[in-house]
Amino acid sequence: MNPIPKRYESASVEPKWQQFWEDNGIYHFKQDDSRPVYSVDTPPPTVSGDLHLGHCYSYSHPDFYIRFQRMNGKNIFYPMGWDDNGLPTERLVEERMGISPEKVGPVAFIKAVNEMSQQLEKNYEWLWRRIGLSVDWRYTYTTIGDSARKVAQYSFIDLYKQGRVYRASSPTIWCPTCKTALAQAEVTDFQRETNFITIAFTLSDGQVLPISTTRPELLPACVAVFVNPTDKRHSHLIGKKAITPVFKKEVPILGDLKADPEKGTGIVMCCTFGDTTDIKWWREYKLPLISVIDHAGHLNEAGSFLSGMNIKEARKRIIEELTKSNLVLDKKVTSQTVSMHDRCDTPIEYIETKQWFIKVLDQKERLLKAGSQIKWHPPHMHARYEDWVKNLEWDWCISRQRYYGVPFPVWYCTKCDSVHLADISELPVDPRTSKPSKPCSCGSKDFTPETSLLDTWGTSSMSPQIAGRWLDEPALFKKVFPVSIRPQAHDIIRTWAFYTIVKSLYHENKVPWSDIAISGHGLSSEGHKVSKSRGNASDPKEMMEAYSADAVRYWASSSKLGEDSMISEEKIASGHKLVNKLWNVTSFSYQFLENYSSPTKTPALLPTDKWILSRLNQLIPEVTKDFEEYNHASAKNCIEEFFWDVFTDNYMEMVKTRLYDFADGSPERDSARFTLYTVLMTIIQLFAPIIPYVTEEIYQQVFKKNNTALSIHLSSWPRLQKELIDDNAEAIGDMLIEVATAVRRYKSEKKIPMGSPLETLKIAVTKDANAEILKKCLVDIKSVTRAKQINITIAKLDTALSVQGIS
RNA sequence: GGGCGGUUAGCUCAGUUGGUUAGAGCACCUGCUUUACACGCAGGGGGUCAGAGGUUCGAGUCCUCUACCGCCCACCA
Repeated sequence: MNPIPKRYESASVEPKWQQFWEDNGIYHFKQDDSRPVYSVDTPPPTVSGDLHLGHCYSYSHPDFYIRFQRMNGKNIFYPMGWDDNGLPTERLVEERMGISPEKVGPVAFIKAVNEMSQQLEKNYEWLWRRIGLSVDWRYTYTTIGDSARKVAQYSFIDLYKQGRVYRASSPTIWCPTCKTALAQAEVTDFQRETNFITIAFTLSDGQVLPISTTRPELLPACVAVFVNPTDKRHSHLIGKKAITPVFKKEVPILGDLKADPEKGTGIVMCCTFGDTTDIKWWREYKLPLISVIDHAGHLNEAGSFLSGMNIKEARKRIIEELTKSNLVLDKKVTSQTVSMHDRCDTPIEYIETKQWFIKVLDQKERLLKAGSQIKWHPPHMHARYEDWVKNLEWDWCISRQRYYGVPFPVWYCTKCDSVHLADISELPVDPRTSKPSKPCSCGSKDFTPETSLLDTWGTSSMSPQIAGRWLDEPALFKKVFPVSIRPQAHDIIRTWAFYTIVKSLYHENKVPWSDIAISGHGLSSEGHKVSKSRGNASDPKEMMEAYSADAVRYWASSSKLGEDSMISEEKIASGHKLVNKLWNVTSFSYQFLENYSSPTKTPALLPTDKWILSRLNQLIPEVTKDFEEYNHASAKNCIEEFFWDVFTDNYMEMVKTRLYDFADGSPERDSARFTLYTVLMTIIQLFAPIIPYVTEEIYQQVFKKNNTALSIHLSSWPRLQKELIDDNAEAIGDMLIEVATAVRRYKSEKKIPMGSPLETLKIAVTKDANAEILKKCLVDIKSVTRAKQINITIAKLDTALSVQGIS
């Protein structure tokens, strides 16, 4: 008779609804639809390893508020992409397969990268579907794919025409391991111990000039010596010449306030280039350029006898040489901060190369203003963006000397070196395998392709344009741009958020999104950031098999936006318990609701039912507000507390008698069934954004027959019914709980079963009116207390209840 | 060195605009096979809300300072 299975089997139920959503296009965006659009600038996961629970955490958050918006009648545009173009994916292939472009050649390498990213993307998609992201899978892209290439190349050409990109030979942040130029945003800091040695320069008269350095191997590139003009010890040296040790080169001694009298000896050598100060001095004082480090991090001919050595070897050798000649005056260990490439942890060098840049330094004001036009959630994340923009020192270097990525649509005339752009109609183009359609204005038909590739952020910064099919479907783009929401994690505010704002301002003169929601990271149990490459994550598949996808989402919903959260198997287990509890409530309710058809009007309600319905209607606006404000943790807590503490532990115990024992069609039973139906339906709707599977199963089993929505996720969000809010009923409810608690305490203290009957229960109340109402609740009080006899008396004081008798 | 967060029960975290006796889950203790659920139910123990000062009738909540933790940035001689 009861077709509801006793146990909830998430392993079979979840894939069933996943398939159902897919087959019925539940999450499809409707282009020809007048409902307001809610569009999402989904983060395309970087294809750089396996996804872990940390990703499930941050990707679940947008799904909560997207599902909420969908139930509120929004036309949802929720695409998905994979960021597989560029260095991170290359590095993964190098690490996992032990191959490099140098060893196997670029063609075989690119093939390997392609194969690995396709495999990983399949895994990613499987996981996202399984965890229940309500993505419209018709709108997917990869950043290496043709349409993304086309958008990225178009963007470059557009910016070139606007004069916002330029190619320049200048000192560039360079990774000697990856052998490519980098942007400021790809550099991260690292503290380490290093030798700080003081070496003897000399003045032309032979007097010793002690200079401290951590990088003696750059000595051959020394072009000047600086002292602080306010430093009385050294200011008299300004204008004289210094002679470098070992290499015996004469360099000028200059005065500049950036020379710190407190550091080392107060005298500093300027090499091209040891750090950004060297670059500033080189520019300001028009010093000569001696490049001594090559692209692979070796010293070149300028290094004389150090030539051919890597930086470490050269440093060791020059120290030996200096020591031999008694030129080392002092040596100590010091703590130093070095800048490293964030993808490979190699200390970066500053090397003069020719690169493409996008101008950003001249637009700081505009970029700051754009940042304030966007609503940041949580608001303090805005400060990180502002800090970044204010502290920018470099234009955005967008060329990378790599293999797997989007090429520049650019050739250079071999004869006159002028720049030739591809024709828009030819995009995407690979300049290495094709030629410009027209000869150069100088008459030459000989062209050299640009062999660098675009920075991977150069493509992903166009995510709204790529996902919204900017070039191919302008009508679609117009509907979804500016995008409603950008979800992303806080570590890439300076990259992805920043670059997307840059591109959107330059191309559209608009901010890309009205809101940005910043998630934290899922942290390992030791409190460390889980990362794809470090492999310290538990496997989401295992967790979902053991506890269900809903349970994993439950954990994700339990902390606030922007906060990191420890991966907690205990919390996932709690999620599993909640799912199970919902199922048991359903299986109990089903026997009373199986043949229930929702009444056209609210029946006459008993006080207990009025109470729970009033509480329910207090809950609805609260939860609605929470979801509107991206406060899923609070929403979850409120619904859970109402469901578990108020509804199941109290209300349901009170109405059992009416449901089991009263005649079908009696007012008492009608009121209870109506209430049970309404409350349970509303609870699963409120829970639906967070735990979409079990709520769908319950909807389909119990409520679908009375509702038109094909899926709970297409049903309308519960509306507040003000007329059901009833302060008096709530006061009665509080009294009922008070009575139940007193009886439970009594039984618990006597260590007798909750089900054992009570002989007499005496309740004293202060108001006549309350006594009258309580009398209407006798059946419910009996249900929860098993009292045979209840005496209600009026007392002057609000005396405690008295519970008597056992049998 | 600058900025932004955080510091609440053994652990993980909620605590809206300052308002009774500071909450939850897990863990712990005592009981309970109550016709939805032992993946449960009832009862209980456990916190000078990081420290100090201030504003206020009233501060976990607002202000100031201090300490520690985390993140971002700067410093890279």
